[in-house]
Amino acid sequence: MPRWTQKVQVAPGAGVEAHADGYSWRKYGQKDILGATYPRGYYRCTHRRSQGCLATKQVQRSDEDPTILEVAYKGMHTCSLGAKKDPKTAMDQEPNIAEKPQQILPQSHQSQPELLDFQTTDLDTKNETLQPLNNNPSSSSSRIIPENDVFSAEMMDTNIYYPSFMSSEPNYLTFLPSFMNGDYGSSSNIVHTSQSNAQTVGIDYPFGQLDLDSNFPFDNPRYFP
DNA sequence: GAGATTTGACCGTC
DNA sequence: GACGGTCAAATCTC
Repeated sequence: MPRWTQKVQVAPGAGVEAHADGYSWRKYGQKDILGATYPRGYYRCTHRRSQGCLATKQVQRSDEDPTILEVAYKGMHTCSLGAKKDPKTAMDQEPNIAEKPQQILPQSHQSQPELLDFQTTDLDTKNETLQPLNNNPSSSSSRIIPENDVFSAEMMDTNIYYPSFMSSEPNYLTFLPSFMNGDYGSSSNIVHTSQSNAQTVGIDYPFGQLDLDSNFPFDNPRYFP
C-alpha cells in the first residue's frame, strides 16, 4: 500500500510518542522488523470506531540516528478532526496543510530564505534523504516552510491545496506540526516528508484536509496521467 | 469503568 | 516458511 513518509527528529531519549502530530492515535501493534534495530509501532486513528476514520501510521526509529523517527502515513483522516474545513481550526491540526503558510511564518523565519535551501541526495529511493545545504544549526531543527514550494498557484486558485511533492517532480516538502501550532520549541520536528507513490496521491493523502469528493482534481492529468 | 497500551497469535503475501 | 501487518485478550492508567 502506498504511503507517505516523514522523518521526524525528536529529542534524544524521547519515545516515539514524542511525534505528536495533532491527531489522536491509538497504538494497535508493534513488531520487530527484520534488519531494523528498533521495533515498528502501528497506530490508527482514535476515531476509527466512532467515525470510521481509516488513517493509520507506522512509526519506526531510524537505525542510523535514533533521534529520527520515520513516520509512514497510510490512508487519510475522515474523522471530524481531519476533515475540519474551518481553516482557523484546521491550522491547529497537523499534518493538515495550512491554507496560507506564509501568514503563519514568524518574521524570523520569513527573513531567512537560506533555510529553504535543500537538496535531494537520493531521489531514486522512495524515502530520499534531504540534507540542508548549509550547516546552520537552526536548520537542523528544520523549522522551515518553503512557502514558494509547498503550495502551487494552481491549487491556490481552486481553493484546494497540495504540497509540491504531489507534482510530477520529485520535490520535497518540509513543514512542522509543532511549528504550525505555534510551538516553536517542540522537540518534535519533521525533517523530511516524501511520497512513496505519486500515482496514487490523493487516495492515501494523509492530511485529511482535502475534500476528495468535491475538490480534488481527480481528472487533472497532472496527478493522474 | 473507559480508553490506551502491550504482546502473543493469527493472517496474507511472497 | 519468513516476514509484515492486524487482531484481540490481558493489562495498565487515569
